[in-house]
Amino acid sequence: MTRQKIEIKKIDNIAARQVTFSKRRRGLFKKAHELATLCDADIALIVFSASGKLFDYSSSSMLDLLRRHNMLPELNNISQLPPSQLEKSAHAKLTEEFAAKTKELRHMKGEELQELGIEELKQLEKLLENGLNRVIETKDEKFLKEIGTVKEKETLLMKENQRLRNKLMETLVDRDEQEEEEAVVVIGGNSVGSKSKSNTSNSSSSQNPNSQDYDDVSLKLGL
Amino acid sequence: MTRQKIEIKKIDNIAARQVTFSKRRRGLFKKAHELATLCDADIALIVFSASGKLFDYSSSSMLDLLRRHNMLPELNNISQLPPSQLEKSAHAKLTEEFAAKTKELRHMKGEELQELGIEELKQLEKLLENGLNRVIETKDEKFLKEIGTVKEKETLLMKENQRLRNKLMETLVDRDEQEEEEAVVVIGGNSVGSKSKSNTSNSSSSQNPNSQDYDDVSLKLGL
DNA sequence: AGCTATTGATAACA
DNA sequence: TTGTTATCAATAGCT
Repeated sequence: MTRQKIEIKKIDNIAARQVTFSKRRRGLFKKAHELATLCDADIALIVFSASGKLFDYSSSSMLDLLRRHNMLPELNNISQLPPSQLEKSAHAKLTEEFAAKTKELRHMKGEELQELGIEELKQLEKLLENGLNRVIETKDEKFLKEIGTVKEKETLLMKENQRLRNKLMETLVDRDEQEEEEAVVVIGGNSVGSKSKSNTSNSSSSQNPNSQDYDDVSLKLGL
Repeated sequence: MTRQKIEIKKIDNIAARQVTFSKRRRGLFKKAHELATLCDADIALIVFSASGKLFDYSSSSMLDLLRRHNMLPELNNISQLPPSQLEKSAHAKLTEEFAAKTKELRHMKGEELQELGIEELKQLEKLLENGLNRVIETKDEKFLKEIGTVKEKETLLMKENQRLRNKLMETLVDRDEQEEEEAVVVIGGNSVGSKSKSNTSNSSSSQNPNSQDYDDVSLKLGL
């Protein structure tokens, strides 16, 4: 909405997404508060970030609002299945593991590090170095592969160009021999696009099944 | 906020208040939806107009959000929603998120990187660099803190040592005065550990309640 | 409900 | 993360 209008869909870049989340969240809460104040409305707003962090606002008692809300919308028909204890424990277990993984991820992203001891920090550092090195390696491999592919295409293109040039020369020579008396005219005219006479002998370029690809070579490296 | 800036307080004029409510309510819901979409956040928004009319929005299941919310903030004696169908869907969702987190963790550890593209690898690299830098920072802070603590203890130890040395000198002088004729023997023997005679007057070292700690000073820095 | 003049929010960048 | 700025979006006051 500013330097450039954006499409309303999930932001791919993680850092940008976090920044946008912070800024827009503030804006949203401000708007909610303004509406509640200006128009004497009761408002409850709950926001969970993608990472699971909670933010909320309510103009009066959140509980009152939720209770009032429960009166009207869905609900009620849900509370009738006897969930087995096993299910509960499985769910609890999963929740626990999920929390553990979430915390580990946060640590790897450099958050909440104060709770770690020096020994843990050292291990974490090593882990991160390893991961970083592997990522860099993999990235470089992909770069090289991409470059290799491009160079291959380049080589093929050069060969094909040479072949075409040779063919063209031959063609021109042939035609000169056949039409010697018109030499001046031909040389002065378009020496490449003179279709009517050269096309028949020039059909070899489409004999190569890959010739179509050459027009499509784009040197995009993801840069 | 247009023809003229307004103060954020209850609008007196009833008609104007209703109009503003309608307009701003739409804007608020739109913003909420945009935030949920752009940043992959879960949002629940409940609005009661002054006249009691309900409007609500939630990016996913309102019940799920409310339950998650219940986990964290104040209490919820409102509804003892016995887990049920929603529990199942919640479980499925959790499983899904768990898988996603697991994969993200693996990527950060440098595993299964082949499935990532160059752009993703670059973002991952940046993420890892950030995390690594923060870890190193935190670790160094802890090192410095530890070193500070150790230096403090060192200072105390040196003071205590000096005190002991002085005390010892005094004691030796006293004894020398009392046993002048044995002076040669004492000086030639163990001047510190001569328990039988010096212990009685040397009990001052245990008068210091902290003296015990000094023996326990270990300079372990986690290295 | 529409219509603008203004203020507000914010995407990209530093 | 926090701030700045160029632009786009929301909306107050009227009709």
